[in-house]
Amino acid sequence: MKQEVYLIDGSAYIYRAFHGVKPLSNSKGMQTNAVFGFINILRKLMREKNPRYVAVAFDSRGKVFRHEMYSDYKAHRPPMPEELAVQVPYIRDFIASSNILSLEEPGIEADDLIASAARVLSARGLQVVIVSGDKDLLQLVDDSVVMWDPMKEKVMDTAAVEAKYGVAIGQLLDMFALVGDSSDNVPGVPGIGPKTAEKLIAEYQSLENLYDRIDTMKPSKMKERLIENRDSAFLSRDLIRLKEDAVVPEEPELYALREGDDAKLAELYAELEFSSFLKEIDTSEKIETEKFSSITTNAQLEQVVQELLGKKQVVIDTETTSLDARRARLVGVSICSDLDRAWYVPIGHLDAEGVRVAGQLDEGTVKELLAPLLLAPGILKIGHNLKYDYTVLNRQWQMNMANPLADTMIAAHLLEVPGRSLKLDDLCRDLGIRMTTFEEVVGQDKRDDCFAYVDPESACNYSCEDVYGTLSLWQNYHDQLIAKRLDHLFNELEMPLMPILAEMEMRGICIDEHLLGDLSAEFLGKLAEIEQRIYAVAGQTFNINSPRQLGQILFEELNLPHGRKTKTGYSTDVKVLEKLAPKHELPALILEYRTLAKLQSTYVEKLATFQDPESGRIHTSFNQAVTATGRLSSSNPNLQNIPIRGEEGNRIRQAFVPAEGQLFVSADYSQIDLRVLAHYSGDKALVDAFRAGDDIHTRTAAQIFGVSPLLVTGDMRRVAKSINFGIVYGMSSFGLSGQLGISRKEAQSFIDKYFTLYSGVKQFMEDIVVQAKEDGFVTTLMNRRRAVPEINSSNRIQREFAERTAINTPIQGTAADIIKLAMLKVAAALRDADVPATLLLQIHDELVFEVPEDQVEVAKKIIQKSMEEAMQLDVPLVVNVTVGKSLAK
DNA sequence: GTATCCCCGTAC
DNA sequence: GACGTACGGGGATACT
Repeated sequence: MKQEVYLIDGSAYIYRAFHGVKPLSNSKGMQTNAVFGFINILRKLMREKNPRYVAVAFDSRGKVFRHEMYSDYKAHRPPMPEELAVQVPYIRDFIASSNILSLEEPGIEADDLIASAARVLSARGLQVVIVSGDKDLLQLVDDSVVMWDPMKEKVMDTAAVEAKYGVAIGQLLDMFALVGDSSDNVPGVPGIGPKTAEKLIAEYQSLENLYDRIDTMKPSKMKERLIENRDSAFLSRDLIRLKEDAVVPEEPELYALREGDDAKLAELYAELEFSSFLKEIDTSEKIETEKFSSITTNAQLEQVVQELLGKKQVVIDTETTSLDARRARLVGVSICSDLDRAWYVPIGHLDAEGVRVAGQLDEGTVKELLAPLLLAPGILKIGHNLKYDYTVLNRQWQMNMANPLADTMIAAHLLEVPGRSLKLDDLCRDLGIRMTTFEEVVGQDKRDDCFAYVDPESACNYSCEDVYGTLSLWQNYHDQLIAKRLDHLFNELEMPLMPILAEMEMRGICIDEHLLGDLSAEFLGKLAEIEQRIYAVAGQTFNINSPRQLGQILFEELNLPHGRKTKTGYSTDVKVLEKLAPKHELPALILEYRTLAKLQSTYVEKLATFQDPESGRIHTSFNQAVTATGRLSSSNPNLQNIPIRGEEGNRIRQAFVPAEGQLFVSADYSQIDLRVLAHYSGDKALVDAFRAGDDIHTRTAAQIFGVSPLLVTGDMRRVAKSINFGIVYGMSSFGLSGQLGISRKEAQSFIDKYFTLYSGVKQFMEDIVVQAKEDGFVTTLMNRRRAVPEINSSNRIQREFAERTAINTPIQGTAADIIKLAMLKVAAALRDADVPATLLLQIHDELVFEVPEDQVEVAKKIIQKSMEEAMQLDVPLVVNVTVGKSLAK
């Protein structure tokens, strides 16, 4: 293997960091985002590539030699913005303090310095990696030069370049010359784009050839353009061609990366207030690889397992051939119990020919030997994203890891701020642990099952690092969970739930693809018909899916009154269109089209693509570490937002069917959010309503309108329902007026009336906001917490948003706690009663089961009872149960 | 051309 | 700005 040298396009990344990183400044008010972004790019390089030779090239200030060739070169470029210019010295300081070679020369651009360095270094036998995203540098790619863009994580070698541009590497320059470059103001041949240029160069091979034979070309506009712009084409090529004879250091050792000056870097980070970087200086420990060993004989494994059986916890990580746990085959397993030793058991490594590598343990034997460990009820099984490993072991070994379990990803989700990356490497970095990345270990291999081809030694190091890192995290989180009194939530709710979610995912749900096929044909027919009518009414064709084009037609051509505006133009959402519907035929048609198109693209067409060929069923992912409130989320596909309203929604639900001989049993909590609110607020009127078992919306309506419940009309109930929902979300009069299509004043009077009647609710809302301002977080009944730092913000919009969050999260989050608890209780009760009902879906306040027909009655009772008794509130929890041959009503 | 933002709409 | 939590399709935009 040749030594690699990384040549970084410094100037380009300064701009990219400036534009790509959100505004950031230190307390002195200096913008720091470009420095931050730039340092991050360098750190990513260091982390992922661990380079030995590095240099960063910068553009020279002022005019460069290309201006002499072409005075308009880069003429459209505005000067560097002041906010960026002040950051550049800090970037240079960072490079200097890090002891990275910096390349710079008056009159020469960064690209040319890179070209020159690439030439001398590849001549010295080094493999050159250009770190850039600029296509102009691709002309340098050859057998010993590749390009890598850390933002795109893609390596461009000659094959990749030729595949992307459709011409040989040597022809790239000629092709670019024809296209030109608007950002550098390189003219090219006007009217020739990448596609045309590709065709021309593929046909004529070079610019010279093209112009030599231009007379043979058929007359066309393109030919005229080519002839007219002959000089421009050749000038463009000269402009784009990089200078390879600039003066750069030739001795590779001058590019060697030396230890950075931590003192200077610390000073720099302190001034810029990059506390996370500051923290890492000198604390970043490389894991000592001598702690890691591969297990290559049964006796060794037996001995290790024997030792671990005496411990109270073990960390496990599986290495497999796929990110999809249901398809994954095992390649190896790593285990550890403390930070002194970690072991890797290679099982399914293959050589380049796809032949199983010698010296690995037999999978059946590994399974037998590990079983006592993984099934031990007295040993805590720790992992990161443990549901994945649980599923793999279930599928491959028909073995279910036994409680107690601990997932560091879920722990992180409970403890860290919302939106934080929960990837193992990212979390470990905070502890100062540097991990080998997946890319580093698999290299350029892009195959799905690439890990199988990693040599067992590298895999051992990588996998052992993972269990080592996971254990480090756990030691940290374990204490934090206790300190924040989140250990009960974690140990008694979230972790026991994990295997249930894994079972739900593995079980999947059956769809009738023929029904979906019929539906698709029908919807497509209707859509085509509505589309034609829309074009007829509009008097032109346009893209109906484009809010912009639609807005143009509705509000500028038809001059219909526009409603609110969005950042990019007129709003064309359902509220606006409904208002216009009486005035014109078009908005009504658009509404019809939108509904159908949404259902068609998101559900009818999409669902069938998720059908597993093996099971014929759809296997969603239930994500336990995503939402800010503690709800689950569902993806690939999302089965928590299957349409339910309207005839079409029902048709889609009909396509979800139980297995042969079984029925769906669906159980949903009635008004769980409002019941939680009643409990929290202790509001007398609300509590009484639920204790009396009244229809809550009707009762609210009766009170607001001051009539007997018997005299409540549909409209009155609708108003009350909107208010009840709005309360839970912290709605304003503005929101309610929009929802109900009434004036703000009317809406406000409804809200006032509501709060007079339900003063306890008002009090609760005020109290929770005060509490949140004090604590900086809010909690649910099971003590799940969510930080709301913006609640003390001086920005009113941010603060009000945080206030609504503070009101909504305890309610939504407690409802999530309750149904999660119910899932545990239902599963246990069904198991105890030996009723073979399986949970398929959780949709926030609803559980859907698949039950053999003859067991439906007993299952119904158990499900309802378990759910209603899941948690004891001051008001009863009520569950409605329905049975069906599909999810349709 | 590709990644990302924005709008929109489905669910609870 | 205006009602909370999600996921995802598709167009427009931004960057190359």
